[in-house]
Amino acid sequence: MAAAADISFRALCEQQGIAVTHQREVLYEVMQSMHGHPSPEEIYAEVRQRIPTISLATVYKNIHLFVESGVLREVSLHHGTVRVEMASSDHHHVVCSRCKSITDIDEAELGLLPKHDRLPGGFLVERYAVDVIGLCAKCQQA
Amino acid sequence: MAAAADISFRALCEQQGIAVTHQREVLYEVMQSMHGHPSPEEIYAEVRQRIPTISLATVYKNIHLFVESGVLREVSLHHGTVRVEMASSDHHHVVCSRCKSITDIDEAELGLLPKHDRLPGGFLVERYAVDVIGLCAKCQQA
DNA sequence: CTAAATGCAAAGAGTTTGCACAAAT
DNA sequence: ATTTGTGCAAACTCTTTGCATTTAG
Repeated sequence: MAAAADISFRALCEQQGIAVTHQREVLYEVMQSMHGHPSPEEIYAEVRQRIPTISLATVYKNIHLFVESGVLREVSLHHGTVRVEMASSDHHHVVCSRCKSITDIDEAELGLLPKHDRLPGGFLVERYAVDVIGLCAKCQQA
Repeated sequence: MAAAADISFRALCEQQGIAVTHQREVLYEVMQSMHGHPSPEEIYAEVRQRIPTISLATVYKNIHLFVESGVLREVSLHHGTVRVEMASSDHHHVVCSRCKSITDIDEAELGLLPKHDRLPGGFLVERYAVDVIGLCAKCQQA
C-alpha cells in the first residue's frame, strides 16, 4: 500500500534475513497503527480483520521475530515465571535481555533520579522501579 | 524460634488480619533467607525442606498475600500476558499495581537520569526502562 | 526447485480454583 | 464453635512445538 512503509518493511526483512510474507507485512502495519501495549491476543484480533485465516501461532512467532530484531519490545521482560523479592532497600535491577538473569543495583550506583509523589491525572506513586536492560558479560559472547 | 522475628511475624499477621500458621511462618523465614529473585517453584523447593508436605498451591496463595501486604514485591509486574510496543521514542511506563493498566510517560516528564553504557562486571547497557508504580485515579477509590 | 513460513492441533508451563479435611482463633 | 487455611487434583490461561501444507526466493 503505502510505498515508503512497504520499502522500509522489505528493507527490514532483508536486514533480518527473513521472508516478506503477507502475514508479516500486515502484522507490521497493524502494530504500527495500534497505540498502547497490546497483548498477542489483541494483535491477533486486529490482524484477523484483514487476514481472517491467520493463526495465533503465526502471531506469536512473528512477535518473537520482531522483538529479536528490535522493532518491538516487551513492556516488561518475561521471565517465564513470577519473581519476587523482599520489599526492602532502595535498589533496582539489571536484567539481561538474552538469558533474563536479574541482579540488583543500588539506587546510589545508578545516580538519583527526581521522583514525583503524584502524576498529572491523579496517579499516586508508590515507587520507582528502574530496569537497566542489556547483555550480561556471558551473553555478549554469542 | 528467633523471638524478635517471631514477634514481628505475628504482628504482621495481626495487622493483615490473617492467621499465624506454621506454613506461613516458615515461608516468611525462608523468603527472608533467600537472596535473589526466586520463583514460586524455587520458594516451594526451599520450604519443602522444612515442611515436606506443603503444597505448591499454598505457596502461591501466600506469595499473593505477602505481595498484597507489601512484604514481598514482584520483580516486574505480571500483566497476565506479554505486552509489546513499538520500540520507538524514549518513554517509560506508569503502571497501576492494582488494575495493571499501563500508560506512557515521556522521559522528559520524568526528569532525566544519568545513564551508563557499561556497568561494572562488563554488562553492556541497551536501554533503561523506568516503571512508575502506584495507584491510578480509579483504583484509589477502593 | 528448495528453503522458509503458515496453520492446525496437541502439548507444555505456570498458575488458579473448588472442595474436603485440618488447624487457628 | 466458627472461621480460616491447607492439600490435593482438576481446570485454566498463555505460550510453544511438531508436522503437513503452502508460499517466497
